[in-house]
Amino acid sequence: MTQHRAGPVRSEEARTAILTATGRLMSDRGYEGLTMEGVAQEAGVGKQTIYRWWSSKSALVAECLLEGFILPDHFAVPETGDLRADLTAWLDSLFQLLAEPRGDAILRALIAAAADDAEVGRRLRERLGGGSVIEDRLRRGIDEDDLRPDAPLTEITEALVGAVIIRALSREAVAPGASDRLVRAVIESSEPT
Amino acid sequence: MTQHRAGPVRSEEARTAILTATGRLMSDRGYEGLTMEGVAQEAGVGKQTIYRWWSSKSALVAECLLEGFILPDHFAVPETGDLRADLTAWLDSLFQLLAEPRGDAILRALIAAAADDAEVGRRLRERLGGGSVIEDRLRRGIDEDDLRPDAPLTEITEALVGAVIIRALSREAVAPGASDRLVRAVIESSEPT
Amino acid sequence: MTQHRAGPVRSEEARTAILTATGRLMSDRGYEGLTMEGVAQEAGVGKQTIYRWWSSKSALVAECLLEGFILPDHFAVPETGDLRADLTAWLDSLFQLLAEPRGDAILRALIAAAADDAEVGRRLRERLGGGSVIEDRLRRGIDEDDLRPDAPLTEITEALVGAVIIRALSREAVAPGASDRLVRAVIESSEPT
Amino acid sequence: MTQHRAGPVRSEEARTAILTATGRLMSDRGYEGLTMEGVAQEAGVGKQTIYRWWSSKSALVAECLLEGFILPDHFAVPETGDLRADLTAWLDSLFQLLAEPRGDAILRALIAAAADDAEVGRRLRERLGGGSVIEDRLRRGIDEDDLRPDAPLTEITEALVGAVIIRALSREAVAPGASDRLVRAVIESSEPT
DNA sequence: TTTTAACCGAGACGGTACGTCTTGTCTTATA
DNA sequence: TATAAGACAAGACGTACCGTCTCGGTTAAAA
Repeated sequence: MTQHRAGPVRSEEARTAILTATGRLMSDRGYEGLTMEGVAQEAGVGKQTIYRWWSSKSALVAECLLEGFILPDHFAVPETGDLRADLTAWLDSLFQLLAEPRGDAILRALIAAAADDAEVGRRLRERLGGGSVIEDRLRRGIDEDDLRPDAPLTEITEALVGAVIIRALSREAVAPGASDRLVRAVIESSEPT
Repeated sequence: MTQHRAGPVRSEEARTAILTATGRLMSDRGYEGLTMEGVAQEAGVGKQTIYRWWSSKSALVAECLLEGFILPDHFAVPETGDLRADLTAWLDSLFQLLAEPRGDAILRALIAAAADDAEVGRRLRERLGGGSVIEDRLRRGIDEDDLRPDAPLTEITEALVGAVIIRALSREAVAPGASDRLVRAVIESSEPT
Repeated sequence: MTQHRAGPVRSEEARTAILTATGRLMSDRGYEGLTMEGVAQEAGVGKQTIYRWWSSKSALVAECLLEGFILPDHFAVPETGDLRADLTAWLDSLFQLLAEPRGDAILRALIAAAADDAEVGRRLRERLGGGSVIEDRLRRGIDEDDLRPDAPLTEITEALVGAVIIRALSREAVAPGASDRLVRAVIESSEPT
Repeated sequence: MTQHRAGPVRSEEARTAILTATGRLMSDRGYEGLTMEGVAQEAGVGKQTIYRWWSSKSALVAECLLEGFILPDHFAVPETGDLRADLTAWLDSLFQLLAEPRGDAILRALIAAAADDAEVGRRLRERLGGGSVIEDRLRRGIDEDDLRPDAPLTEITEALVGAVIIRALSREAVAPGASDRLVRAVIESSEPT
């Protein structure tokens, strides 16, 4: 017999409205400028409904990020069989995000969120490649003999992702060919001879 | 701040007290938790004295950073003649900062500050190596034939600094030998054959 | 043939639990501090069950009062044949209520309820004598020649009840003999010569 | 509140604006309906400016009452030499207040405030006669041989004031001649033979 | 020598946002 | 279909800071 309880269930409508509003306000005003009151307003929701399910601003942003309400899903790493090309394409799509009017603001807002909330930090790293997507791609590179088996996957991943973060923080335009040079510098020494 | 006289010239005493208080509160409470009111209190200073000389929290933090009230000066890159060893040592000193109780908090506070203020972003990048110290060292590496003349200095620098940032944001412990692996991965392909 | 209808009927158990809880919370926390959620909790009842039968906090308190869940029933006016003694005894029992630890809180809570709800106001007046118990007793005093037929019953009643209210609001201790002096002052001029 | 300069001394302008707003809102919405947020809005003042100087809603109302921002000053007891006439006139002015559209609301709001704040209770009693104005008038009545020296002043006062409170709470219209009957009933037995 | 102008610590001001609490309505599942 | 449980939108509560503006006092340079 299944244990049941009486009572209403969580409103998916409210949840979605809150995450959507958070995503929009995040890119409009940044992390510091994002207010719970503003989210409640924008979502047409009582503040208590937010606090019932998320304990803090950063928890809200973390889930938002995880569910793809902030960074679009197409930051997946392509897989064409050419490792260098795939990594370069992935970096390019991120650098392009930085070049867009609001793209850099969103990314910096996420960095700020990550800086004061461990959960967001971990999520951001996963989403931007660390620990999962990029590392997986590199692992398959080993399988296909594009990389040597002893390649330092973690360090390569962090070097790539970190470079994106640095660009976001320093607000400097990305020079043409940067993706290519970066991938080559980081990968080449791990390629089979 | 000790009891003293006021006067129509800028009080160095007040300035120092403010920067010191900012540094302390930055590591205690992080960037978001840092308040102008708290700085004024801690420094024994009127709020207007802060606003008279700094336009915002981030301007204050930026100067604090520039003057070495936050990150100690000894993050200079060593120069022993062995490029790899120098870079590894420099990375190690940063990773060690991250391992210290408050070191990671300070660095994350700085990242948050950089994320919402362009000036802090630039300063942080300079201080952590980008654009100056690390790049200069690499350039001297070229002079001494430790690197090929066409080495992508900017990309190498950003990969190195970015990896540190990523570690700070993800709160993951640094594996032994990480500095070495990272330096090798990033440098090797640019070393003369 | 008796008319029947389908479905459950109002739960007397719930009704009683609600009124009991209201009475207890009223004396614990006062009228302002009384919350519908608290009543539901204390009574083990859904909030809707309260709102289904009572339109507001004051309606709930009004019924509570009417049904004797707040002020005990023994505030009836005694009838020994001695009008002055009866009124004095009745006043004394009220002044004694005021002297008890929670008695004054309850009475003030009721006054607050009366102040913002007309229904509670009327009920309180009835219960404390106005319009019924005290006036009835006075009327019988006329019948028994303890009062002149033209005695201003309404005014006498209000003077007596009002004095109790004033004491409750001013939180001043009642001086010994106050009941007696008050009754005498208010009654004497209406006694037969 | 008009646009002006602030400074490190308490702004009389702000204080007055707050008390005025409180008085107006008190009669518009009653004590329960009076909100600190509403007062701040109406007075053109930050909420903190209210909380800096008054600890609670009731403290605010208490001062409002004391300073005559709620009940007008002309509730002084007249003094024509004729005690009965003076008391009757005073009662009439209060009953007339009750008959006015907002008069009863204000008085009930004050009663509610008094019910949950001791300070307001004491102030209200003073203002409506208890302990000072009415009792003083009665004392002068003794001096002028209108009352016997042993007249129970406190009880007479409370009977008179209490009758007004009862009327306010019960929302019943005052019958013509009520003031006169009440004064006579309460006074007569204390008049010299 | 006297202004006078800018500094100082302190802190009140009008505000915004916080996170909690309560209200009264609505929804779900149980009995 | 009445119930207990409880999610919901709304909005008041009292607190913490924001950045601006005086206040009264000090002190160095200009008149």
